[in-house]
This record gives sequence, C-alpha cells and structure tokens, in this order.
Amino acid sequence: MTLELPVAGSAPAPVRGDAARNRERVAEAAAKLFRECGDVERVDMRAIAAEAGVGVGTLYRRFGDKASLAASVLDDHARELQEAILSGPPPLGPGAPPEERLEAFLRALVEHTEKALDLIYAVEHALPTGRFALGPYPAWHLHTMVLLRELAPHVDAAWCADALLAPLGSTVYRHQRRDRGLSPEQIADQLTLLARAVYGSRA
Amino acid sequence: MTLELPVAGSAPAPVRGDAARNRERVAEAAAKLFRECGDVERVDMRAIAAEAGVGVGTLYRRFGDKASLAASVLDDHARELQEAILSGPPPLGPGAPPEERLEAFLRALVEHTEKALDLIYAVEHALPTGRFALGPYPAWHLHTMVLLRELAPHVDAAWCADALLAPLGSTVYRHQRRDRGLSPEQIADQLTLLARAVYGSRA
DNA sequence: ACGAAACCGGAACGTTGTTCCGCTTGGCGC
DNA sequence: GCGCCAAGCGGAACAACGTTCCGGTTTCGT
Repeated sequence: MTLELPVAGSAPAPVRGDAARNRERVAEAAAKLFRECGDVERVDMRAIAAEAGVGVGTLYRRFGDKASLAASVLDDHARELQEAILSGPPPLGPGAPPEERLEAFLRALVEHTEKALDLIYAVEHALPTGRFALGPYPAWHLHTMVLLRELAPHVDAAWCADALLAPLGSTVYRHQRRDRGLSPEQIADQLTLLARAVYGSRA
Repeated sequence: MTLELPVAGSAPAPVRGDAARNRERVAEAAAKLFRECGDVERVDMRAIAAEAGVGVGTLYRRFGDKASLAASVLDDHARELQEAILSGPPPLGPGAPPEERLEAFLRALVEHTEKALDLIYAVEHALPTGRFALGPYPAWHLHTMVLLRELAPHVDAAWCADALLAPLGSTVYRHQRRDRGLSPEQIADQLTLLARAVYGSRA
C-alpha cells in the first residue's frame, strides 16, 4: 500500500526479506479463507496463521489486528480497478465524454463486485464503518461526483454519488443476486438507467 | 413477533406472567444498551441480563441467541411505522395518490431512521444478512414496489425499490449524517428528487 | 392449598482475539 | 567469509465473549 518513502532525517526502516514474504503469504491465506467461509467473523486467526504456515504473532506484527488485515485484503483487490480509472484507456480511463466514462465506471464496478463478492461481503461486514472509511470507496465517490457535476450541475453531486454507489454495497448486491435472482448484466443495466435518470432530470 | 396461534390438536402454550414481564424487561434493557454502545458486538449478554435484573439463562430462553434478540428489538421499533402505512391516515396510509404516498413514505422512513439510528445501525451490523432477511425490510420493499409500478410501468420496480431504499441503510445514512454533515431534511429532499427522477424518466 | 410444569439464576464450558517472551534469523560492516 | 544484533518468529497464555446446563424457585389451574 504505502511505498516506504524515506523521510529526511529518519531511518528508512528497511524491511527484511522474510517479513515481506510472510506478509504476502498471510494476505493470500486470509483472502482465501475469508472467501471460502463467507464471513470474516467466522474465520479464526489461528486458521489464517496455519494456512499461511506462520505463527499468530506474525499476523499481529504485520497487520495490527483482524480488522486491518481484512481492510488490507480488500484494497489489494481493488487496486487494479483503481489504476484503470486513473490512467487506463478510455472509456474507463481519461479521454472519453463524461456519460461514457460514468457508464463504463458503473459497469466496471459491477464486474469488480461480482468477481470478488464473497470476499468483499465478508470484509465489509466486519469493518466498523462499513465500506466508507477505508479502502477504495472515497476514490470511487470522488470519481462519480466529478463526472456527475459535469453532467448535471443542478443536482447535489455528493449525495447522488452515494445514492448511485449504494446499490453496489455488498449486502445490497448480494441480496439482488441471490434472493432476487438478477444477473450482473441486469444490475448494470438498471444502474445505468438510474444514472441517466439522475443527470437527465431537470430540477 | 409471532402471535402464538394455537394449532389444532396442540396445547395453546399459555405464557406465564413472570415470563412475559421478563421478556419486556430484557427487550428494553437490550435496546438501551445497544443504543448507548452503538454496536451490538460490544454489548455483553451478561450486561443486558444485569441491566434487566435477570440471569443470562432467561435471555436465551426467551430469544434463543443474540442475533434473534437484536432482530426482535429492531422490529419492535419499526412496528409503529408499519401500522401507519397499512392503516393510518393519508398520505402515509391508503387513500392518497401514489406520488404523495411515496414521498410521505420516504420522508417517514428518513424520520424513523433518524430517530433510532444508533439502534438500527447496531443491529443491522450484527445481522448476518444485513437488513434484508428479517424485520420490516420486505414490507417496505413491497410497498415501494407497488407504488412505483403505478407511477412508472416502464421501469424495473423491484430493482428501483431496492435502489431507492439503499441510501436508507444504516451504514449509508450514518455516513451521510456524520461524515458528510447532511441534515435529515436534506437527505429526505434528495431522496424525493431521486424518486421523481425515477418515475419521471422515460425509458 | 397443592402439585406439576414452567421458569429462574448464575456457575461452568469451549472458542475467540490479542499479548507476551524466549529463541531464531537475515543482512550489514569488516 | 564471519560475527553481531536488531528485527522477526512461533505458539503458549490470558481475558472476554456467547452459550449451555442444572438444582432450586415460582406460577397457576384445580
């Protein structure tokens, strides 16, 4: 996550090779078990340690506590999408007109949610603040807000961005997929229609 | 929650007076502690028992487990709103045109969420399925869906109902109130605008 | 008033997140 | 190549939690 930039006057805090290797192993083991079990709370820290082939102390030295481990796992998964938005090819990346970028973004977000639903659901449920505080949400909200401001200066972009992203929260998405039987394509289509209704409306 | 309907051929299972009294006490104590603490997981069952003046065994005999206790507390709080919708005076109850009923419903839901936010947040966060499975959500979704079908036959009413109710999930609402600094009135206004955009749009 | 059935309290059990400490190991200066 | 030592390691130990269990007590129809 952080790049370990050396700060003037302080020791750069070099990371030992085995520590980095173990961190990787733990992150992978945690992601696997969270996904398999479907609920972070039902995954034992001892089980993660065993799966990774390390002791429990190592988990706590690298990640602090269980919630931080979960959060770290979550934004490992989101980084790819993040980079595609910031510097990838249009229409997801910069360069396309706002309507196309917004639609591409919403569809990419549906795809991302679909691909890692169990993991996202498991982690979001365990975080004390839901999805808003940590991880990729602030960036997604900002992106949506900027595009909405171009498309519809007359609406409250901050609120509408939350409202557009709310159906992609893991609990809502999961409910629509499992209980209502909707396909990812149907959800993406509906979401696109909702977005158009928002910026097509006149206050 | 259930009405203890007597089944043909079985004893009606009379409820002893002290049992009913204790059930009431436990529900009140749990609601108080959930609200004060802001997170179900951080409230000890022993603390609820002590606050209610009973033993922990009584909690489990009446409510089965912690999640059921939390769920029970939650729909005690929602029953009032539920009845106002089904048989109260217009525009919340039957008799008003659909646009007015929908708007009144959304505003009432904002008010309800605002009044019991800490409790709702605490309980929803502890439930394994979020808010969808138990409690009042199915009724609210159905109500919204029926009204939307009258107002906008061209949209997917089931999906749009979820989308309209999603910003009222306790995590989203809490985020908007606390982190974004919006007032309940602003949220209700924005939600109303969103609803109008939905049924005012032409597919 | 009396007896049976239902109910009560709280000690006890198993599981979990987290801490702690003695031993091990990797990387740098020589 | 080698030794030093801070950083890292494993896993036993601790505290807190949800839940179960059982001997004594209370309620209510008769």
